[in-house]
Amino acid sequence: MLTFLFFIKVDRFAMELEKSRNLSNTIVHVDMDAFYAAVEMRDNPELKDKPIAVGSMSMLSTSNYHARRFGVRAAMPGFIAKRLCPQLIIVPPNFDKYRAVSQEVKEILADYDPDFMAMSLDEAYLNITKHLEERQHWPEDKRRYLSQMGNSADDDMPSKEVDVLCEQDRAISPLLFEDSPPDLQPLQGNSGEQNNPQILHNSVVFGTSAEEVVKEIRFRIKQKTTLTASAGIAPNTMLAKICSDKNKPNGQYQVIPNRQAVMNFIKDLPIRKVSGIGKVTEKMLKALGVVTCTELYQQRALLSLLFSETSWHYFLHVSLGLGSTHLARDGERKSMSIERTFSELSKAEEQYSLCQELCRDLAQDLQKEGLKCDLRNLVVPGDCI
DNA sequence: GCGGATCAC
DNA sequence: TATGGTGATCCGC
Repeated sequence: MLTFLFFIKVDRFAMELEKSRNLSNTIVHVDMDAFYAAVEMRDNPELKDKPIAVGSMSMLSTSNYHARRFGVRAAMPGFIAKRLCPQLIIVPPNFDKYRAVSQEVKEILADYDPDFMAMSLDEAYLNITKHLEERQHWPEDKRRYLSQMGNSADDDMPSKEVDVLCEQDRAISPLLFEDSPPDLQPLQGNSGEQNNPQILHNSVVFGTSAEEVVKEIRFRIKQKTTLTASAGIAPNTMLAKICSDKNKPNGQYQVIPNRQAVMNFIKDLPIRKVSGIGKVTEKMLKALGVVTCTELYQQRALLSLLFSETSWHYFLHVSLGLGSTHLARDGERKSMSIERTFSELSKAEEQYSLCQELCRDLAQDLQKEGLKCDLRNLVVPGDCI
């Protein structure tokens, strides 16, 4: 009887959520494949066909797919990875280079959503709803791109129209641009086609659907950086993120925007796949017999008793396949911090000087961002240890 | 309001 | 030899 009452409360909320379900946005999650490792392989042919990881003996940031076959994963200590795969090559990270490549990708993304949200150097969310509307009236030429045709299998070329303007040119110039290639621009009109020799290459036209837009984005990323990206398309960020993983690497997946498709997609989905549900929550829910989203929904009344309001509200969102339909504006930084792992055996004096060092470094970081920080005020209290 | 726990990357 | 660093949020006190 008591359970029944809780079902009433929870289900009333679930009905409200259902009423407010919004399927009118098209959210895309773009995720570069094995980003750091891919950049290193691109710039050092020696590394091709070899298992590599980027990081150090104590921590790896990412590994290429070759290395993953040995069980080498991101966030794994390098020395462990070496045991799994003795031939593994560990490359120290070049963050400046990754930032530069990331910038190139971002310039492309901005064409589809000027307010896109970058989550890191290799991941971003886009809301392409507006772009899709405008695109419906675009002439073909505005959706046409030069194709380099350098590499063999391009599995995700636009499904329809692939125009081959000049078949022979393939052999002459496999790469259109050699150094510092300009971003590929859509070919404007057809006036220049006779004059401009570049236009004698193959061209590709992308359609007007969301899938075609995302193929176009991935195509342009590949052309500009020689790197592949995967992407997910869905009516909200939660689903888009999961989708981008589905056909990784170099693939994409869409959950079409109707309720049944969403529920189908969610049905057997392990809750751990959902961003926001980590190791600890997974374990807690597993102890309650909850592994999939369906089970998460079935246990909704119990969860409303065991968890905080924000938590069970969140769980209910997840189990109904709901998520953000707009991208939160990238606000200002709220905090700046510094931390370092040190051995347990450090003496008190060592800890004290470490503390001072941390303060100095943090002060420097603050100044770098132009934030006020008076170094003279940086006094570490003696009893801070 | 603060510190611990959790999470993502 | 060796298991990171940063920012954000939530929750219980």
